[in-house]
Amino acid sequence: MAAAKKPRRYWLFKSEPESYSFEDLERDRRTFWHGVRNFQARNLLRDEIRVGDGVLFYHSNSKPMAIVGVARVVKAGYPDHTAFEPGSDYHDPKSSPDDPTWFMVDIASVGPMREPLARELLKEQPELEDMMLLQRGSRLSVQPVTKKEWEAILALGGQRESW
DNA sequence: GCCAACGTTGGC
DNA sequence: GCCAACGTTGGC
Repeated sequence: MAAAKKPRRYWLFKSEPESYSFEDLERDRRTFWHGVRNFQARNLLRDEIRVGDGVLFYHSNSKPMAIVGVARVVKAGYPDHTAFEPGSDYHDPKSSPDDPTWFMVDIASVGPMREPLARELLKEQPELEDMMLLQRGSRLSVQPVTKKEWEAILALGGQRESW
């Protein structure tokens, strides 16, 4: 029986390029998005993000602060094992394999933007006025992106949807 | 269960 | 480097 195909959804993942950049992702081609330790983001990783979803890769705390590339989800939410590792920066003794607190997904690189889409530039776009990333005090490191925003950003970045 | 204190994120 | 916004912790 053919299940109805769920429409692809869109997300934005933040990373400080000093810890993990889009260039790193292109080198690795694929990575597990570990270390998220915020419950709201966890819920998205665990419950909402699906294989095939689109991901905008954003560099925070950097010059420039910018959306630099596109990735796609290649594995849906599963326990973040770095929480179980006593030596890890991401260790959380309250999380266990039997009852994991934290989750991650795997993403693969699709391609870079033609130019980094600087925060400054994004703020100039009327259709991105309501984008979560650009709201004051918005700190969520994994956040939803609307289809309208996704399309506007891919157009700005000279990226076409071809996967 | 409230809320003050504290720590972190992340833009400016 | 500053600090606003937010999340978490812990005393009560």
